[in-house]
Amino acid sequence: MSEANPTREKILRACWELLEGGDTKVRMSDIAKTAGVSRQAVYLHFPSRADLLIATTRFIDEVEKVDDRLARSRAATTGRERLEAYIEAWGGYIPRIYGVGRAMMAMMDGDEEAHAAWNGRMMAMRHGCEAAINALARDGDLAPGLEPDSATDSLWTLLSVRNWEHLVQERGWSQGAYIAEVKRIARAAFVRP
Amino acid sequence: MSEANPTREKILRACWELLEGGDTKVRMSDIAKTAGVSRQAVYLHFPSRADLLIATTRFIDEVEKVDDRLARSRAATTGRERLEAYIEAWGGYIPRIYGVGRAMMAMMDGDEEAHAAWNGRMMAMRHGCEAAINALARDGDLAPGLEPDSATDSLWTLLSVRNWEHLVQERGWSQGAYIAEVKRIARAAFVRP
DNA sequence: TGCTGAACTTTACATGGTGTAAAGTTGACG
DNA sequence: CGTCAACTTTACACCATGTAAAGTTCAGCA
Repeated sequence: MSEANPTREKILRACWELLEGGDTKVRMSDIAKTAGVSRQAVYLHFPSRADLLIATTRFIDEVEKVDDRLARSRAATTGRERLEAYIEAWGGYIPRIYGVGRAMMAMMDGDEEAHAAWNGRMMAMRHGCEAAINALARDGDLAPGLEPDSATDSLWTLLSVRNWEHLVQERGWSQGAYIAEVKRIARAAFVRP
Repeated sequence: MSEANPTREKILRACWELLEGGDTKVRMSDIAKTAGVSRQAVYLHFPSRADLLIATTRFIDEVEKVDDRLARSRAATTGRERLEAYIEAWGGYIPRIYGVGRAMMAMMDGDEEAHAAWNGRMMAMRHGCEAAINALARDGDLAPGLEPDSATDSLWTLLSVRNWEHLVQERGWSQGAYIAEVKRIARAAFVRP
């Protein structure tokens, strides 16, 4: 778990819990109260709200083992398999980080640090898209006329947290329906028929 | 133009101009200064920042004649034509409202009024998607196995402002490349081959 | 026993933006 | 000359973030 510090971990868990709960307005004092510490104690461990949020995403990554999830898609042999496995892995991870992600995205205008941290995560996700597209291209299974680079951007956009939010949160789709539809669109748009 | 009140219009134009400029942090005082009035005068015309933003989107709709733009897609005879025309019309309108839309989206957590207003606009956009999907279904050109309702949600998600933002703002795509790619994906995903 | 240092609490305050309140100014129009 | 509306000026309440510093608690140790 790598969290040697119990108070620090209590704060991270409180932050996670509150943001996961869908509360849109989570203040530092709310987090402190939930963690059972004073508001100032939070600042003893995290210099700013942005830092706390960033640390919370890292904490979630560790607890939820994001690397293990994504590693499975790398094991796929064909490009087609890899694409589907990646959509399952990443699409299945979105609900885990959505709460904190939402708070970070809301913070992006105004906090450069939060902006950079979230963008970094999204660029990492783009690498996964790139690998899937390249695997397709290697197999000769990339849809005709597509450039790997722009196809990567397209797939990356298709897999965005905002699109998950649109379908699952706003339109009430089930997670399964979301995954199935994203796979269907990706197949139709990027894989040679 | 329907703006009989010159001061009110000066404020709306100032708000539009500043938000269009890409400034992420536009304060009421900035808008007042640009409009050449006192900060309090803004509150004389708009009860809150949210109201001003909402009024600004309506003002832009009028000036940019959003209805005329979208009406053209309704004139299409076949479903396929209608889908493409709608993508062109709406996709071409996104850059016009992006500045204000961004500010409104940033305000959605926290301001119920802004949330409802923006959602209303997006639901109106969804109606256009629905009409295009229904026209396809009527022609027997909807891809096999698709329900009109979920296809509408999918198309609506594909056409979201966030996706435009991803490709055009973050990845640097040209407006033309964006339109072409969205058409391509929509064709591949929703139209019978 | 008593000292020390680390972690945490308590209290207080600076900052920055929104929104409210009310008195003062200006100018058109009767 | 008076009045009304639109606008300005000044002042302040509110709320969340973040800073600062003094006080408390307790474990470890001579």
